[in-house]
Amino acid sequence: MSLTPGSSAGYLVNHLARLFAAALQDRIKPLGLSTGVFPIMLHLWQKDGLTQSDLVTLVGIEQATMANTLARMERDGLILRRPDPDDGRSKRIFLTEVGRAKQTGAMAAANAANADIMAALTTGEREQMMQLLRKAIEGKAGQGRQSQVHAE
Amino acid sequence: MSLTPGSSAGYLVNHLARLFAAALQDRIKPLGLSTGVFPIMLHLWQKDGLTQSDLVTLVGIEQATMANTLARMERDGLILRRPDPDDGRSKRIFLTEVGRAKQTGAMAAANAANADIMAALTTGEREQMMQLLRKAIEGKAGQGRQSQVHAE
DNA sequence: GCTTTATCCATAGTATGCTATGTATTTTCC
DNA sequence: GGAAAATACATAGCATACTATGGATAAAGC
Repeated sequence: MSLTPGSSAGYLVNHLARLFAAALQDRIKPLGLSTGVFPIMLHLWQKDGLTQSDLVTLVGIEQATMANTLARMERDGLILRRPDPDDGRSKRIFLTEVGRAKQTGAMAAANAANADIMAALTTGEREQMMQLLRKAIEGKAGQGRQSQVHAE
Repeated sequence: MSLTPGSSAGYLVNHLARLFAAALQDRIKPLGLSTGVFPIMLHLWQKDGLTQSDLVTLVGIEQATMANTLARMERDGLILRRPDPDDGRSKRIFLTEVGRAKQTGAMAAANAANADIMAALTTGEREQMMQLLRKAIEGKAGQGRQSQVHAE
Protein backbone atom coordinates (compact mmCIF):
# COMPACT_ATOMS: atom_id res chain seq x y z
CA MET A 1 0.00 0.00 0.00
CA SER A 2 1.66 3.18 -1.14
CA LEU A 3 1.34 6.47 0.70
CA THR A 4 2.43 9.57 -1.09
CA PRO A 5 2.08 12.89 0.68
CA GLY A 6 -0.60 14.07 -1.70
CA SER A 7 -2.70 10.97 -1.13
CA SER A 8 -2.83 11.22 2.64
CA ALA A 9 -5.89 12.97 4.01
CA GLY A 10 -4.03 13.85 7.18
CA TYR A 11 -1.21 15.45 5.26
CA LEU A 12 -3.64 17.51 3.19
CA VAL A 13 -5.73 18.64 6.13
CA ASN A 14 -2.63 19.65 8.03
CA HIS A 15 -1.32 21.58 5.06
CA LEU A 16 -4.58 23.42 4.48
CA ALA A 17 -4.89 24.20 8.18
CA ARG A 18 -1.53 25.95 8.06
CA LEU A 19 -2.55 27.94 4.99
CA PHE A 20 -5.71 28.94 6.83
CA ALA A 21 -3.82 29.94 9.94
CA ALA A 22 -1.46 32.09 7.88
CA ALA A 23 -4.33 33.79 6.05
CA LEU A 24 -6.15 34.48 9.30
CA GLN A 25 -3.05 35.69 11.08
CA ASP A 26 -2.25 38.18 8.34
CA ARG A 27 -5.64 39.77 8.88
CA ILE A 28 -6.10 39.67 12.65
CA LYS A 29 -2.60 40.51 13.76
CA PRO A 30 -3.19 44.20 12.99
CA LEU A 31 -6.22 43.98 15.29
CA GLY A 32 -4.13 42.64 18.15
CA LEU A 33 -5.42 39.06 17.92
CA SER A 34 -3.73 35.77 17.11
CA THR A 35 -4.83 32.45 15.71
CA GLY A 36 -4.75 30.66 19.05
CA VAL A 37 -7.01 33.10 20.82
CA PHE A 38 -9.40 33.48 17.93
CA PRO A 39 -11.57 30.39 18.46
CA ILE A 40 -11.83 31.25 22.14
CA MET A 41 -12.91 34.79 21.35
CA LEU A 42 -15.53 33.46 18.94
CA HIS A 43 -17.19 31.59 21.78
CA LEU A 44 -16.84 34.43 24.25
CA TRP A 45 -18.39 36.90 21.83
CA GLN A 46 -21.40 34.61 21.69
CA LYS A 47 -21.53 34.35 25.48
CA ASP A 48 -19.00 35.10 28.18
CA GLY A 49 -18.89 34.26 31.86
CA LEU A 50 -18.02 30.68 30.93
CA THR A 51 -15.58 28.61 32.94
CA GLN A 52 -12.29 27.36 31.60
CA SER A 53 -13.64 23.84 31.37
CA ASP A 54 -16.66 25.07 29.39
CA LEU A 55 -14.26 26.56 26.87
CA VAL A 56 -12.21 23.40 26.75
CA THR A 57 -15.32 21.47 25.78
CA LEU A 58 -16.41 24.04 23.21
CA VAL A 59 -13.07 24.68 21.53
CA GLY A 60 -11.72 21.15 21.66
CA ILE A 61 -8.21 21.84 22.88
CA GLU A 62 -6.60 20.37 25.98
CA GLN A 63 -7.12 21.94 29.36
CA ALA A 64 -3.49 22.85 29.76
CA THR A 65 -3.44 24.58 26.38
CA MET A 66 -6.54 26.51 27.35
CA ALA A 67 -5.01 27.61 30.65
CA ASN A 68 -1.92 28.87 28.85
CA THR A 69 -3.83 30.68 26.15
CA LEU A 70 -6.18 32.30 28.66
CA ALA A 71 -3.16 33.50 30.60
CA ARG A 72 -1.82 35.22 27.49
CA MET A 73 -5.24 36.67 26.77
CA GLU A 74 -5.45 38.08 30.28
CA ARG A 75 -1.91 39.44 30.01
CA ASP A 76 -2.91 41.13 26.75
CA GLY A 77 -6.05 42.67 28.19
CA LEU A 78 -8.60 40.68 26.20
CA ILE A 79 -10.26 38.92 29.13
CA LEU A 80 -10.61 38.89 32.90
CA ARG A 81 -10.72 35.79 35.07
CA ARG A 82 -12.92 36.17 38.12
CA PRO A 83 -13.39 33.51 40.80
CA ASP A 84 -16.68 31.67 40.61
CA PRO A 85 -18.67 32.57 43.75
CA ASP A 86 -20.28 29.14 43.85
CA ASP A 87 -17.23 26.96 43.22
CA GLY A 88 -13.84 27.75 44.64
CA ARG A 89 -12.12 25.67 41.97
CA SER A 90 -13.60 27.51 39.02
CA LYS A 91 -12.99 30.84 37.41
CA ARG A 92 -15.39 32.63 35.11
CA ILE A 93 -13.98 34.17 31.96
CA PHE A 94 -15.24 37.62 30.95
CA LEU A 95 -14.37 39.78 27.98
CA THR A 96 -12.91 43.19 28.69
CA GLU A 97 -14.26 46.14 26.75
CA VAL A 98 -11.11 45.95 24.68
CA GLY A 99 -11.82 42.33 23.87
CA ARG A 100 -15.45 42.93 23.09
CA ALA A 101 -14.64 45.85 20.80
CA LYS A 102 -12.63 43.63 18.50
CA GLN A 103 -15.56 41.49 17.48
CA THR A 104 -16.69 43.27 14.34
CA GLY A 105 -13.29 43.73 12.80
CA ALA A 106 -12.17 40.25 13.71
CA MET A 107 -15.20 38.56 12.21
CA ALA A 108 -14.78 40.49 8.99
CA ALA A 109 -11.14 39.44 8.94
CA ALA A 110 -12.03 35.80 9.49
CA ASN A 111 -14.63 35.85 6.75
CA ALA A 112 -12.06 37.36 4.42
CA ALA A 113 -9.51 34.70 5.33
CA ASN A 114 -12.03 31.93 4.77
CA ALA A 115 -13.04 33.37 1.44
CA ASP A 116 -9.43 33.75 0.42
CA ILE A 117 -8.57 30.15 1.09
CA MET A 118 -11.74 28.78 -0.43
CA ALA A 119 -11.44 31.03 -3.45
CA ALA A 120 -10.38 28.14 -5.65
CA LEU A 121 -13.62 26.31 -4.90
CA THR A 122 -17.09 26.95 -6.25
CA THR A 123 -19.88 27.84 -3.85
CA GLY A 124 -21.21 24.31 -4.02
CA GLU A 125 -17.82 22.82 -3.36
CA ARG A 126 -17.34 25.05 -0.33
CA GLU A 127 -20.59 23.92 1.21
CA GLN A 128 -19.69 20.33 0.45
CA MET A 129 -16.29 20.67 2.06
CA MET A 130 -17.76 22.17 5.21
CA GLN A 131 -20.26 19.37 5.47
CA LEU A 132 -17.60 16.72 5.05
CA LEU A 133 -15.39 18.41 7.62
CA ARG A 134 -18.21 18.59 10.15
CA LYS A 135 -19.12 14.98 9.53
CA ALA A 136 -15.53 13.79 10.03
CA ILE A 137 -15.10 15.88 13.16
CA GLU A 138 -18.33 14.75 14.72
CA GLY A 139 -17.49 11.17 13.90
CA LYS A 140 -14.44 11.49 16.11
CA ALA A 141 -15.59 14.02 18.68
CA GLY A 142 -18.59 11.85 19.43
CA GLN A 143 -16.26 9.16 20.68
CA GLY A 144 -14.77 11.35 23.38
CA ARG A 145 -16.28 12.41 26.66
CA GLN A 146 -18.71 15.26 26.46
CA SER A 147 -19.85 17.54 29.20
CA GLN A 148 -22.35 20.28 29.78
CA VAL A 149 -21.56 23.92 29.40
CA HIS A 150 -22.48 25.95 32.45
CA ALA A 151 -25.69 27.93 32.33
CA GLU A 152 -25.37 31.36 33.85
CA MET B 1 -22.53 38.50 8.50
CA SER B 2 -22.49 36.10 11.43
CA LEU B 3 -19.60 33.75 12.09
CA THR B 4 -20.19 30.85 14.40
CA PRO B 5 -17.32 28.47 15.02
CA GLY B 6 -19.06 25.63 13.24
CA SER B 7 -19.61 27.72 10.12
CA SER B 8 -16.01 28.75 9.64
CA ALA B 9 -14.02 26.60 7.25
CA GLY B 10 -10.79 27.60 8.93
CA TYR B 11 -12.05 26.61 12.32
CA LEU B 12 -13.20 23.23 11.03
CA VAL B 13 -10.00 22.49 9.14
CA ASN B 14 -7.93 23.40 12.16
CA HIS B 15 -10.01 21.17 14.38
CA LEU B 16 -9.83 18.21 12.04
CA ALA B 17 -6.08 18.70 11.61
CA ARG B 18 -5.63 18.36 15.36
CA LEU B 19 -7.74 15.21 15.44
CA PHE B 20 -5.59 13.84 12.63
CA ALA B 21 -2.39 14.72 14.38
CA ALA B 22 -3.56 13.00 17.56
CA ALA B 23 -4.59 9.86 15.67
CA LEU B 24 -1.27 9.73 13.85
CA GLN B 25 0.77 10.42 16.95
CA ASP B 26 -0.88 7.59 18.86
CA ARG B 27 0.27 5.19 16.19
CA ILE B 28 3.74 6.41 15.28
CA LYS B 29 5.03 7.35 18.70
CA PRO B 30 5.67 3.66 19.50
CA LEU B 31 7.80 3.56 16.33
CA GLY B 32 9.92 6.47 17.47
CA LEU B 33 8.43 9.02 15.09
CA SER B 34 6.42 12.18 15.64
CA THR B 35 3.93 14.17 13.64
CA GLY B 36 6.38 16.92 12.74
CA VAL B 37 8.96 14.61 11.24
CA PHE B 38 6.44 12.43 9.47
CA PRO B 39 5.84 14.53 6.35
CA ILE B 40 9.58 14.97 5.96
CA MET B 41 10.16 11.24 6.24
CA LEU B 42 7.48 10.62 3.62
CA HIS B 43 9.46 12.63 1.12
CA LEU B 44 12.80 11.15 2.12
CA TRP B 45 11.48 7.62 1.77
CA GLN B 46 10.56 8.47 -1.78
CA LYS B 47 13.97 9.96 -2.44
CA ASP B 48 16.74 11.16 -0.15
CA GLY B 49 19.84 13.22 -0.75
CA LEU B 50 17.65 16.32 -1.05
CA THR B 51 18.72 19.68 0.30
CA GLN B 52 16.97 21.47 3.11
CA SER B 53 15.49 23.95 0.69
CA ASP B 54 14.13 21.12 -1.48
CA LEU B 55 12.31 19.81 1.55
CA VAL B 56 11.00 23.25 2.43
CA THR B 57 9.44 23.47 -1.01
CA LEU B 58 8.01 19.97 -0.87
CA VAL B 59 6.62 20.00 2.65
CA GLY B 60 5.43 23.59 2.68
CA ILE B 61 6.77 24.68 6.05
CA GLU B 62 9.06 27.60 6.69
CA GLN B 63 12.80 27.24 6.35
CA ALA B 64 13.45 27.88 10.03
CA THR B 65 10.94 25.23 11.04
CA MET B 66 12.61 22.78 8.71
CA ALA B 67 16.06 23.53 10.12
CA ASN B 68 14.79 22.91 13.65
CA THR B 69 12.98 19.72 12.77
CA LEU B 70 15.95 18.34 10.84
CA ALA B 71 18.14 19.06 13.85
CA ARG B 72 15.84 16.97 16.03
CA MET B 73 15.78 14.23 13.40
CA GLU B 74 19.55 14.17 13.28
CA ARG B 75 19.76 14.15 17.07
CA ASP B 76 17.35 11.18 17.08
CA GLY B 77 19.33 9.23 14.49
CA LEU B 78 16.77 9.37 11.68
CA ILE B 79 18.88 11.32 9.19
CA LEU B 80 22.38 12.53 8.41
CA ARG B 81 23.25 15.94 6.99
CA ARG B 82 26.28 15.86 4.71
CA PRO B 83 27.79 18.92 3.08
CA ASP B 84 27.01 19.30 -0.60
CA PRO B 85 30.30 18.90 -2.52
CA ASP B 86 29.15 21.32 -5.20
CA ASP B 87 27.70 24.07 -3.03
CA GLY B 88 29.27 25.11 0.24
CA ARG B 89 26.00 26.60 1.47
CA SER B 90 23.95 23.44 1.05
CA LYS B 91 23.68 20.21 2.94
CA ARG B 92 22.23 17.00 1.58
CA ILE B 93 19.83 15.09 3.79
CA PHE B 94 20.16 11.30 3.89
CA LEU B 95 18.18 8.69 5.79
CA THR B 96 20.08 6.52 8.22
CA GLU B 97 19.39 2.80 8.17
CA VAL B 98 17.33 3.36 11.29
CA GLY B 99 15.26 5.97 9.50
CA ARG B 100 14.82 3.87 6.42
CA ALA B 101 13.75 0.85 8.43
CA LYS B 102 10.76 2.67 9.83
CA GLN B 103 9.07 3.13 6.48
CA THR B 104 6.84 0.07 6.41
CA GLY B 105 5.51 0.37 9.92
CA ALA B 106 5.05 4.10 9.67
CA MET B 107 3.10 3.95 6.46
CA ALA B 108 0.80 1.31 7.87
CA ALA B 109 0.30 3.52 10.92
CA ALA B 110 -0.50 6.55 8.78
CA ASN B 111 -2.97 4.61 6.69
CA ALA B 112 -4.65 3.42 9.87
CA ALA B 113 -4.82 6.95 11.23
CA ASN B 114 -6.29 8.24 7.99
CA ALA B 115 -8.86 5.47 7.93
CA ASP B 116 -9.73 6.11 11.55
CA ILE B 117 -10.44 9.78 11.04
CA MET B 118 -12.28 9.28 7.79
CA ALA B 119 -14.30 6.39 9.19
CA ALA B 120 -17.42 8.52 9.42
CA LEU B 121 -17.31 9.18 5.68
CA THR B 122 -18.24 6.90 2.82
CA THR B 123 -15.63 5.94 0.26
CA GLY B 124 -17.05 8.47 -2.18
CA GLU B 125 -17.05 11.21 0.40
CA ARG B 126 -13.44 10.50 1.27
CA GLU B 127 -12.35 10.82 -2.33
CA GLN B 128 -14.37 14.00 -2.65
CA MET B 129 -12.84 15.49 0.45
CA MET B 130 -9.32 14.76 -0.75
CA GLN B 131 -10.03 16.36 -4.10
CA LEU B 132 -11.45 19.46 -2.47
CA LEU B 133 -8.49 19.70 -0.13
CA ARG B 134 -6.02 19.39 -2.98
CA LYS B 135 -7.89 21.98 -5.00
CA ALA B 136 -7.93 24.47 -2.14
CA ILE B 137 -4.26 23.91 -1.36
CA GLU B 138 -3.15 24.25 -4.95
CA GLY B 139 -5.23 27.38 -5.30
CA LYS B 140 -3.12 28.96 -2.60
CA ALA B 141 0.22 27.25 -3.14
CA GLY B 142 0.20 28.33 -6.74
CA GLN B 143 0.27 31.92 -5.64
CA GLY B 144 3.53 31.54 -3.76
CA ARG B 145 6.99 31.29 -5.14
CA GLN B 146 7.90 27.87 -6.43
CA SER B 147 11.31 26.41 -7.02
CA GLN B 148 12.85 23.34 -8.48
CA VAL B 149 13.81 20.32 -6.45
CA HIS B 150 17.40 19.27 -6.99
CA ALA B 151 18.03 16.35 -9.25
CA GLU B 152 20.82 14.09 -8.07
C1' DG C 1 38.64 40.73 -9.92
C1' DC C 2 35.41 42.90 -6.83
C1' DT C 3 31.30 44.66 -5.16
C1' DT C 4 26.48 43.72 -4.84
C1' DT C 5 22.90 40.69 -4.58
C1' DA C 6 20.89 36.33 -3.88
C1' DT C 7 20.71 31.92 -1.70
C1' DC C 8 21.27 28.44 2.04
C1' DC C 9 21.26 27.45 6.55
C1' DA C 10 21.22 28.52 11.67
C1' DT C 11 19.66 30.87 15.78
C1' DA C 12 16.65 33.64 18.87
C1' DG C 13 12.29 34.55 20.48
C1' DT C 14 7.42 33.66 20.65
C1' DA C 15 2.80 31.23 20.05
C1' DT C 16 0.23 27.19 20.15
C1' DG C 17 -0.36 22.62 20.81
C1' DC C 18 0.59 18.25 23.59
C1' DT C 19 1.43 14.94 28.01
C1' DA C 20 2.35 14.50 32.74
C1' DT C 21 1.90 16.12 37.08
C1' DG C 22 0.65 18.91 41.18
C1' DT C 23 -2.59 21.69 44.19
C1' DA C 24 -6.89 23.17 45.79
C1' DT C 25 -11.63 22.50 46.17
C1' DT C 26 -15.83 19.97 45.83
C1' DT C 27 -18.57 15.88 45.84
C1' DT C 28 -19.53 11.09 47.20
C1' DC C 29 -20.07 7.56 50.13
C1' DC C 30 -19.56 5.27 54.32
C1' DG D 1 -18.32 14.29 59.75
C1' DG D 2 -14.43 12.47 57.38
C1' DA D 3 -11.87 9.69 53.99
C1' DA D 4 -11.78 8.79 49.12
C1' DA D 5 -12.73 10.14 44.60
C1' DA D 6 -13.65 13.51 41.21
C1' DT D 7 -13.14 18.04 39.31
C1' DA D 8 -10.92 22.66 38.13
C1' DC D 9 -7.05 24.92 37.29
C1' DA D 10 -1.90 25.68 37.02
C1' DT D 11 2.80 24.45 35.91
C1' DA D 12 6.75 22.05 33.70
C1' DG D 13 8.70 20.29 29.76
C1' DC D 14 8.60 19.38 25.06
C1' DA D 15 7.33 19.52 19.86
C1' DT D 16 6.07 22.12 16.11
C1' DA D 17 4.97 26.17 13.92
C1' DC D 18 5.96 31.18 12.95
C1' DT D 19 8.83 35.89 12.11
C1' DA D 20 13.07 38.24 12.27
C1' DT D 21 17.72 38.20 11.86
C1' DG D 22 22.58 36.92 10.98
C1' DG D 23 26.57 34.45 8.75
C1' DA D 24 28.58 31.98 5.05
C1' DT D 25 28.80 30.98 0.37
C1' DA D 26 27.62 31.55 -4.52
C1' DA D 27 26.12 34.12 -8.55
C1' DA D 28 25.64 38.45 -11.22
C1' DG D 29 27.05 42.74 -12.87
C1' DC D 30 30.38 46.15 -13.40
